[in-house]
Amino acid sequence: MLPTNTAERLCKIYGILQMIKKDSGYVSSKELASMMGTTDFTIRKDISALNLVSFGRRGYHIGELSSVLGKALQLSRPYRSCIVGLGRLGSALLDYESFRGDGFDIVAGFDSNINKIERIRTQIAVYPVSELDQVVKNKSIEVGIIAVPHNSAQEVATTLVKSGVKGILNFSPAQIKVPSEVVLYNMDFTSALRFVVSQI
Amino acid sequence: MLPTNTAERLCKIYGILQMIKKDSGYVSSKELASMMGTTDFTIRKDISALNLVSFGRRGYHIGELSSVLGKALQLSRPYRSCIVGLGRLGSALLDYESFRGDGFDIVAGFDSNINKIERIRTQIAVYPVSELDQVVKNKSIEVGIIAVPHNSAQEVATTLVKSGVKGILNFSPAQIKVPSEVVLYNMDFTSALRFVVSQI
DNA sequence: GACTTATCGTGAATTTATTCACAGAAAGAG
DNA sequence: CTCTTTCTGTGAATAAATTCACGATAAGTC
Repeated sequence: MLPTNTAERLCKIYGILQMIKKDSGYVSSKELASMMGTTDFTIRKDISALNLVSFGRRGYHIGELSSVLGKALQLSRPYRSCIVGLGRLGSALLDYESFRGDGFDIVAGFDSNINKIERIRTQIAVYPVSELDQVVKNKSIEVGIIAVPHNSAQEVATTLVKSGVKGILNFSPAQIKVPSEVVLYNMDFTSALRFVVSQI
Repeated sequence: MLPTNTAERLCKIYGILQMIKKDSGYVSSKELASMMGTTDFTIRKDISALNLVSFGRRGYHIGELSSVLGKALQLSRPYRSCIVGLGRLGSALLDYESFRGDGFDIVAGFDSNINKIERIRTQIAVYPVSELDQVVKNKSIEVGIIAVPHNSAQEVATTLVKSGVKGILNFSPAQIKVPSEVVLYNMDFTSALRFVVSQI
């Protein structure tokens, strides 16, 4: 398996490639590095972990690198995802343009507040959170995005895991626990802001 | 200065302490570890970087640890912050409860769309983005939160830096560049989702 | 007060990540 | 076709982070 930091950077690279795809056909490690705020040898080292066959001309062929990365990171097919918690943040995520057409199928939203569900205007099907388990199973949802308040985050996570979700992106400030075979990534805004301040 | 990873974990610890403050007066490295998904010795090592004078009874005194952390991470005073871009995400952040009363003063919001500014219902003062420079200076804002689309992120960042902001939390998927004395932290949702999937 | 238990602090060992330096490969120029 | 330039790929060197092992310290118990 890819080293954690390498995998994280490769995801960024993949994102950049998607954005510049229209531009000229090649990109160098130096260009990527400057776009990402790292160094060229870090990029090369990371990419070398993919044992990409192509080599030394005017950099990496964007299409080729993109497809190799897609395979290595398992991004070549869309993943069925759902968002739990349709408060301000959750509904913002529901319609987040960057997800759409970018390899992620947000196929459902959930909220505990029935009234809220009726009010929401979106293309995506929304359900009461009581149907979470059932809908996740029926739609074979693989990734859950948690955007509920911190006091119900663990409960939601537990249900998601039981229903067969394989990865969770947690936007709540709660520190949730999942079995080791489930991938968990935390995006805690408050913690991030604190980190920024601590480094000032 | 604290090692990066240590600082990041200490921020998490600080957050946890704020949440459990009401509970019993002590917390052990093992308890913290299990709440954060690390090990007890990592916690102890991290905390040892603070050269905390207290030691070995029933764990750390929550109040004491919290105050030492607050000092070390510079979190003991509130930081004046602003949010640029009041789309769905930006306005969600404007009213994010966790920021409020948690050491962050969101004192202004900005958007390029005048109509949107008039529509927004919030306690916080909102301005057209053309006044960004002026307002940041006048209100001595120290931290900028970027929630604009990726094609204007760099421009906003440049203005923020010019106006004297010392830290930036970037929610746009753009890879922005700032001078090395300015702290930058990226929260790229798409990249995070990709990372989750890549680890599945 | 002695014994037991729980916990910390930290130097040393290990693992992981980053950085460097340079050989080798292609493209462009003349 | 040869020279020059620009890149890549990667082994070796450094640096950083994590893990381990264990002595030491307090609190609780009897």
